[in-house]
Amino acid sequence: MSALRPVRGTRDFLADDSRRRRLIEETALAIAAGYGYGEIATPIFEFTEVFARTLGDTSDIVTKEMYTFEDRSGERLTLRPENTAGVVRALLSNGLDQALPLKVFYAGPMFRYERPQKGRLRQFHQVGIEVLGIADALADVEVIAMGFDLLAALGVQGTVIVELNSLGDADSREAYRHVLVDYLSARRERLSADSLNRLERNPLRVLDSKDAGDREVVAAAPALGEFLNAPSRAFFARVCEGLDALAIPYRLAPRLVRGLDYYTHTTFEFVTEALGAQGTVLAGGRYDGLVAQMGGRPTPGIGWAAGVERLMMLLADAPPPRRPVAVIPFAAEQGIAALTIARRLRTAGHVAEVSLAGTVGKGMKWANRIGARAVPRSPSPVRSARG
RNA sequence: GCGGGAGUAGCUCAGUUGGCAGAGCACCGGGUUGUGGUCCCGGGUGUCGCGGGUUCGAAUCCCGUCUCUCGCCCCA
Repeated sequence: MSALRPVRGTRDFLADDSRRRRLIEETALAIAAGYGYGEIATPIFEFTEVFARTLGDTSDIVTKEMYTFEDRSGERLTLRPENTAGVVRALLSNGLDQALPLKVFYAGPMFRYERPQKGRLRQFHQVGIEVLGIADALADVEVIAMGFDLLAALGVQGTVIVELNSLGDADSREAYRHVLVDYLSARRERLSADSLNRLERNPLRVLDSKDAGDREVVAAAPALGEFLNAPSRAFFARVCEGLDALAIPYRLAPRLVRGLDYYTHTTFEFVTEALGAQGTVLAGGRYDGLVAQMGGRPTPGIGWAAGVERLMMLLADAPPPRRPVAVIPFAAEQGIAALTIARRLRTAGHVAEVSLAGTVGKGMKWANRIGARAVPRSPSPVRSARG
């Protein structure tokens, strides 16, 4: 019994689910292609190092959520928990840093050992984009616009709002981090256990705490925005100006910080109320420090990833399959003829299904059930089956 | 990883103080309808999530466990 059900946190995509997933992936691919992005498919597993080095030794993903194993030759491998590290690794592996900028789209499964919840699976799917080699804020604007275009194309942008913030450049972020740590350390006794832990590992994330006591402390904390240096402010202003010009609505979210260490400057989340606690549907930001951290020449980057299962839940209806023409043999010996007719119909661009077993009466019932548009029969060639 | 809620037929769900496991839909078989949607007849299709315990007797009470789910955490 236990072997006959899916592993915790995994699920099957039946026909309906698969049409939803393909709609999302194909829509995302089409939009990315419209912006001139090519598709990249990196391996589903990489050396553990690829993720451990890039995601930061203190991130939850690295410390407790990775599916890591040793293969038969003793290599330490990890199922990808996200795809940015893989893209950057591919950039370096293939010498693509000689041909910047690189603009890519990807889609595929990711794996994280988390406690499953609606919209949070252990094998889940993402579509995403990355732009490497562009330091200008124009790239940030374009990338956010693409996210907006995707949600609009899926018809769900009405339920989603863009939250936007800037972490500033590395200097600004570092300067603020010191100030924040000092401030929080002086108020340790008022922080939750979770936030004390964050204070050690990733202090900026305390800003995002949902604990009421933490929020009081955070409300009076020095603001990140005030510690941005002049270039960082100018950069963020340019992003906002661009979004305004493109009429992309957003909301400034001064407390929005991302969990992964490599983010700089722009950070954003497309959030919905409709999915409860797992309401972030698409998120990303700029990661100018990442390529260098992986051992390449310093190269700016920005991108986002969207959760396919979460988008699927926002989609009102699964796109219907094309209505078929049902071909029903009049008698057993006409079966081959039915297959032949069906092939001709397909050549002519129809979806055609043959009743492969059973009586004519059963075949007609089947034709109704599958919503057939017409049923070829003799003596007349076709006759409407329903609508 | 932490705290709550829930698991009964393929689906949605009833099941009283512990006393023969049920309904609707779906499905299967047969018939009717000019070879079709309607209709009629017949069929319950089940490890009551799983494993223990209490009891003459457990879907029901107790313990454990698994899964889903809500929140936290984390994040897409």
